[in-house]
Amino acid sequence: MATPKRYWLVKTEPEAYSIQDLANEPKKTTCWDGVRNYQARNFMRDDMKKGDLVLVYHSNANPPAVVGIAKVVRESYPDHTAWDPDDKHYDPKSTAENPRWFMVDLKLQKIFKHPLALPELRGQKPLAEMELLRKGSRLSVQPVRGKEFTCIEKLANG
DNA sequence: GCCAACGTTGGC
DNA sequence: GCCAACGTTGGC
Repeated sequence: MATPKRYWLVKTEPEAYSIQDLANEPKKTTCWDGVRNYQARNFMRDDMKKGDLVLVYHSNANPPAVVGIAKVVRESYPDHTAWDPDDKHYDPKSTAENPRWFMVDLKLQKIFKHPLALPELRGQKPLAEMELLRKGSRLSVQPVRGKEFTCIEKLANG
């Protein structure tokens, strides 16, 4: 039995790394490095599986919006940027013997023609319990329910 | 730029 | 283990 596909959402600040940057990568694929939150890490390390689909969200943007879909193409492995003293996300407590932070590889699937801005998502019944829309939610890697993913796909297709 | 909501750190 | 102080996130 194949395990059912799961759905996720990852946040990125477009000024730092946008979905267009992902589109410009060789093979439209990148390692999702720099996550330094334990809950988010656990999702990536333990639960994100090859083939899972991932909504890409632009935070701190005008407007903040879900902008496309990516796919997990490599499951978790240590985030080497934690070992680089010159990296913004350097963490001396993470070592090669005992890595603290992990990442997955994501490949771009689709950029929405019309980004789905936050106000458009609020008020959608199927999204009532969505983590992204919860007040005060800061989780940068979060699970998405099947019905939520479907709803967003529908909205994106007009 | 403001600030509320969070997560982490560290003294005790 | 508590919790105040601090740093960060992220919408507005």
